[in-house]
Amino acid sequence: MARIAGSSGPRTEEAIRRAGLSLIATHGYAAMSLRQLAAEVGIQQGSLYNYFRNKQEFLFDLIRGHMLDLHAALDAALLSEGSAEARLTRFTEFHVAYHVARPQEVFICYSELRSLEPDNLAAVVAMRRDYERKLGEILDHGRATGEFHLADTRMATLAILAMLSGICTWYKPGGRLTTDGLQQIFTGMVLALARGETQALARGETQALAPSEAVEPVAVPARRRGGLRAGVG
Amino acid sequence: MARIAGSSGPRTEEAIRRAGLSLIATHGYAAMSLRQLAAEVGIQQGSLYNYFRNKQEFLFDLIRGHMLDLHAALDAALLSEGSAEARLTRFTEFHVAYHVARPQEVFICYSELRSLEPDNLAAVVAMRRDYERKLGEILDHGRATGEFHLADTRMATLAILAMLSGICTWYKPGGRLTTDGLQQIFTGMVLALARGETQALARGETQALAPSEAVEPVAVPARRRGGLRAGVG
Amino acid sequence: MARIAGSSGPRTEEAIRRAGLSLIATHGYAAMSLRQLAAEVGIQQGSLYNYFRNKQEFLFDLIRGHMLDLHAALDAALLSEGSAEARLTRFTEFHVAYHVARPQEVFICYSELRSLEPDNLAAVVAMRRDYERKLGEILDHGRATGEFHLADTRMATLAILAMLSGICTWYKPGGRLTTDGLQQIFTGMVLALARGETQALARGETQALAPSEAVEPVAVPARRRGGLRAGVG
Amino acid sequence: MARIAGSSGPRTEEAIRRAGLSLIATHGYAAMSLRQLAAEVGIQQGSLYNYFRNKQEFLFDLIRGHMLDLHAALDAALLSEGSAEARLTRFTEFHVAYHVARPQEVFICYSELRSLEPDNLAAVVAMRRDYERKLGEILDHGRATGEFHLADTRMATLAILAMLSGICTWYKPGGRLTTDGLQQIFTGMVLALARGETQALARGETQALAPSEAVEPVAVPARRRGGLRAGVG
DNA sequence: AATGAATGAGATTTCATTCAT
DNA sequence: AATGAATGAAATCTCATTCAT
Repeated sequence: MARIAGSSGPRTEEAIRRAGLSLIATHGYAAMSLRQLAAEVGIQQGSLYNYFRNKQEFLFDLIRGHMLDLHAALDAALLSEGSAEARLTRFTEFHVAYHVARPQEVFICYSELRSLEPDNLAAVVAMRRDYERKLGEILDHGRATGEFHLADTRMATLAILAMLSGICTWYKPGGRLTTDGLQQIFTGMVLALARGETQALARGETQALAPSEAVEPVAVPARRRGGLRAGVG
Repeated sequence: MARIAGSSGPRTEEAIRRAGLSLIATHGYAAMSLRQLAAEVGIQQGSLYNYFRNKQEFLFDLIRGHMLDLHAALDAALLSEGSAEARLTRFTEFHVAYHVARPQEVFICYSELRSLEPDNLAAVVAMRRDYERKLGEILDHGRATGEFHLADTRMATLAILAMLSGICTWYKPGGRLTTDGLQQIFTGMVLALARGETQALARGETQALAPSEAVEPVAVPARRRGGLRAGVG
Repeated sequence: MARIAGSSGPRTEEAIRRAGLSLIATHGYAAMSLRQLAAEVGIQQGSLYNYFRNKQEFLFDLIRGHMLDLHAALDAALLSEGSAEARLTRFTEFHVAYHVARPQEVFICYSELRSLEPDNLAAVVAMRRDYERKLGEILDHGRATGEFHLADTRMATLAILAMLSGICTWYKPGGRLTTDGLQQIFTGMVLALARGETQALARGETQALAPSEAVEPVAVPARRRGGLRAGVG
Repeated sequence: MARIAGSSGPRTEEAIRRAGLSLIATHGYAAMSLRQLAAEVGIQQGSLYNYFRNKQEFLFDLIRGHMLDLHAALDAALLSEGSAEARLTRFTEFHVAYHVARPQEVFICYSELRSLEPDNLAAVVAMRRDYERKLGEILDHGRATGEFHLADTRMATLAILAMLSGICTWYKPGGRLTTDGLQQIFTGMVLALARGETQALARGETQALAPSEAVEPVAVPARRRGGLRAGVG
């Protein structure tokens, strides 16, 4: 919030990026005003427009930039050889580490997709598909080698990504667990999920599902509550 | 001076609720204007205030109402007795069914927490904690009985909820899978995850983790990209 | 500038129209701010948007409305029968009277065409063409009957309209001349112009043009002045 | 730190003048932004200030410069002796030629007077009065010699100038008519106008005016149209 | 002579909300 | 229960202008 006289160029740019990430992560893109952003950086609102053409472009720059970083980093980290388990472990460790290192960016890349205009959204979604495909390929590989036993690799891909990406919704640095700890725990859960069902099947436990359903099927009841105001006044 | 005349009371109320859910789920609370909402319903902006005191209250009503429904339904569906596996299966089936039945409400309850004012947020978070605790208790129970082998039940709780809640970000009715299908697939993954590590441990496979780390630890590189404007123009 | 509490509806609308006409005529569309307009009317800026969707639409409404009025009035005033001279006289009288009665609107319709967006411009230009055609037809008629002697009726149409429309650039009510007086003077000039050249030709005076050119042809010299700043400091 | 390096001084100056003329003629002074101007020229906004002190001064320079040119050229072209007809012919030929040669400048000098600040306006208006006086003097001279028959030389002055100046609102180089052609046509019309009424009077045709008025006087009806919004939506 | 980054004011437009009818 | 007109604040974005480099 320090106000520095004169031109600063790249320093200002980085300050805007940082402040923007934090504000968007906290309040959301739509709820962040450029007034807030400028105040946070310590410049006038109009000066922001030396760094982007409009608010939408700012968001897109943040997301696109992060996606590019993410892909580059993932490619550098991923094993192209080795067992599927080794590769999945590697993927998970990377993903956890990345989420812990850049929780705001990761969060925004999930939560603000809906704030992107159609063209920008298309560009980002394409990159995301790419990312998902990399995980999907590992799972397929593992199924082929018999390492993994998954009923539906597409669902598993989405489930694993949701599980891992959830981290950035609650992770706070300095918490109970270190990055290492998180990596181990999540790797454990992901591997268990992937090796999955056959272990149970092998032990003949699929029936475990049956009894619960036998009791009575779960039902989602219709809305019963009166109206918007019910129970509020 | 009513134009088409015809006060419709409850019909209007339900129309507002529905339109609001859809608009918030699509654009987000902050990005939804009451002008849009009124237009969607086919009334004037001012008339909305016959149904809520202000925009924030409208959001809170939606979220709170849904949470009450959810809890009531969960309590009705949950087994208080039986094996942990049976109970977890039951929980998962319920959760999946609920997400499939009311994807918008569920999504909003996750994504718009940050739009709630402190007091309202506190109320909702308390309910959510309650929900998490119900899952947590099942996991703890399973660990006590030896059915589940989890390194960290708190993490597992969060991971499972993230995994299941992710459904509402991509689920579209009429897709490839039926509710039943989804329930089976996700129950399989959740159970595998919960039974988890020991299966691997039992087979002496924990080492599977080691080699990958042995190769070289994953690293999250620092941001290298030029700046906001880099590669955009 | 009086501030009236409560809603006024049509009163406000007319006040906006009047204030808008005056401001645009004085400062031009681009230079008129909606802040000024609202202040003049005595309402808040935002309230203006109960009366138009945006500034451009406001301008278009003013111009289009005036054009419609003008055409209706012209059609009511014009003679479809009678000599070309009688009809041209009639046209001129009407045009003068109209310009004297509504100088601001007329002026804006000429001067702010460039401020219209393409679609709006096209609509207005079409109406204007129509107006010009009505005069053109009278001139053609007069040429056919031998009443008028014009080298080029298209040029004459433009010249007469420019001449008459010029009135609204200097006319101030309460000046030296009454509407009647203006009508007589301009009718005289327009008729003289239209009867035109043959009078001169009849008297064999076309040569009058020659001597002047004989002396030496007029030349438009190239810009000689140094630069923007020359002779200013 | 100059990018393409190469200070171009006078070249830049002329480029700014040209771009400014074109932008102001097209969009108007108020609607032209210095950003646009700089972009058109291919320099940064700040660099413009090496060529003028502010936007207003830029406009004044353009207008004043043109007026000085115009006067110098007119004085060089005008006949101080000869018949009034010869002098009026000469004036008209000059005026037409000048408008055809510099339509943008001429147009701006008429249309952007209102954008001048009081002092600047006063200076320009004085020059313009001078110009009008030169035409007025010719007309007076012709009336004295009996060459012209005008009811009101002041009105005639304004009418002729409006007629001639109208040219720059529609003239496009390469159109149907050459400069020569335009000069002849407009000279014809101006002379006819100036010789004017007496020809008709001589033929006893003043009555031509009467019948039309006899039928019924033209009336300018009051505004009837609903309002701003009428017939638009 | 030109740049690039800044300013501070002001532009148009939208917002949630109020209230007499 | 609904309207239509209003408010006052705040939104995004553009403006002319300055100035160190």
